[in-house]
Amino acid sequence: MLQVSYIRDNREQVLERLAVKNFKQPELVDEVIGLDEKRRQTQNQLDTVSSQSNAAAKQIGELMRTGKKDEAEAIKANTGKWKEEGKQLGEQLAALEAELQDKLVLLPNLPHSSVPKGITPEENEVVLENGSIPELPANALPHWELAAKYNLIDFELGVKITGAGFPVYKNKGAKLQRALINFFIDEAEKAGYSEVSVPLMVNAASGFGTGQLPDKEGQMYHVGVDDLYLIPTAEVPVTNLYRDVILKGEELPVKNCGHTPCFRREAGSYGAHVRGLNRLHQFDKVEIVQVVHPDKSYDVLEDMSAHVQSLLQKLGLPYRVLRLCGGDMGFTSALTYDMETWSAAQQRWLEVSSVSNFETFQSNRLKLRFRNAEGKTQLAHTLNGSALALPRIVATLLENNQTDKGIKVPEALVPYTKFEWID
RNA sequence: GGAGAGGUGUCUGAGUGGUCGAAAGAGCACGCCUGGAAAGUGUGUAUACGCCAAAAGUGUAUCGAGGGUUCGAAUCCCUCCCUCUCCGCCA
Repeated sequence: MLQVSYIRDNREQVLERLAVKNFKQPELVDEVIGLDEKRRQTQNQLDTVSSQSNAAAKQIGELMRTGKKDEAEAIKANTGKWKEEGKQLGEQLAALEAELQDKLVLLPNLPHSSVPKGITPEENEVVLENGSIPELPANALPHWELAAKYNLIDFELGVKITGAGFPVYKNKGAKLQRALINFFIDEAEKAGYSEVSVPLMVNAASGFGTGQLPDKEGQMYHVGVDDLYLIPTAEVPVTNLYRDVILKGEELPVKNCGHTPCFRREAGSYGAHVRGLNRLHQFDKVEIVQVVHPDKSYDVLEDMSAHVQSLLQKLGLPYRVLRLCGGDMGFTSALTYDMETWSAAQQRWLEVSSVSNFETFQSNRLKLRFRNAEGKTQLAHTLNGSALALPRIVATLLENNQTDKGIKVPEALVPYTKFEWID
């Protein structure tokens, strides 16, 4: 959520930035400014009335105590008017605040100055490519066939017990999951992130804090009886650990990592591109989250990007880094890098990580602040990234490393899998 | 799920209608004291929104949340949420 005071003071810039994100309702900006103006006026009036009636109440108390009942009664006569006025103004103020809030949550985060204009994923900017694209023999198989061939993943069994998009991992397929999770967590800890293990369901306040609600309501599984949401990413519970928190300056940066399953309804996604592990309703992911000083957040974003890349390098996967264009960016992000690995059998890039700086967009909702050098509270910047999401990593590992003898496990992973070949 | 107790500031905890944004203690910050520290001692120590160019200052709101009674609510009433204890169930 953008800060009203910022919008008020930087109207032109806000409009210009929103245009980069291809935002369709620029008129909201002026509506917000107008509502805020009214809101402030109304509060001013209400404060004045409250001030008067507070003073009167105090006076009455004083008079009562000193036994001047008549004078007290005389003042009482005025209070009815203030009370009525105060009530009306209070209702107006509440209505204005609600309306302002409703408009405010519709405004996406402002993109950073380095974000390229554009609408479609084709307009994302390729920042770099790394690693060599493997040449596979003509009889190379896509991962879903490899998974069946080596008895690693049973998609049909998942359909039976739950539904499409909930695969059952078996044998070395299951062990590969655990190995990757442990590898990713260990690497994150080496990079200074401390591990947290968090609830997989969150309340609505948490969903709002990180921006999933009200925007992406339909993408989350909702447990109606208890009004809880299954997390779409560890970002939600981990970042919300710091909701309503004022950190001391020296507590920054906060660096957390955590593994969780992620649940996504992915309503409306069907077709060839979602075969196998390409798009699931439940998958495992290790997430890295940082809460940092605003001056540092863009350096930290580069660090996080580098960390994710180091994982891909250690796994020997060819990858590229994209700087997302305005139109392809998420609602809450100011700058996002996507990491994609090359799926050799499918002959296409698969997104395996997304690293974003949210600046104060989340912290404003979360009320996540720190005490700055002047001792004042200030909104912190939040960032997060996948490091990494498992399914597409598994897909590319299986596809790219397939040989006549079986699938070669990357060296860095062998200490975790305790086997070198899937055969 | 049943019964009971309770939600006050960073923490402990007092406060049952006005002098309460809130005692006291602890913690923390700064100062004095000290060769240095401890002890002692003094001062300060919530957040948000508004007014003000801004600092200073000042107004308003906030004692789990929302509503009500009242000139006036942390305190009385109603609804909801949450926590704890005991019992039941249980990985």
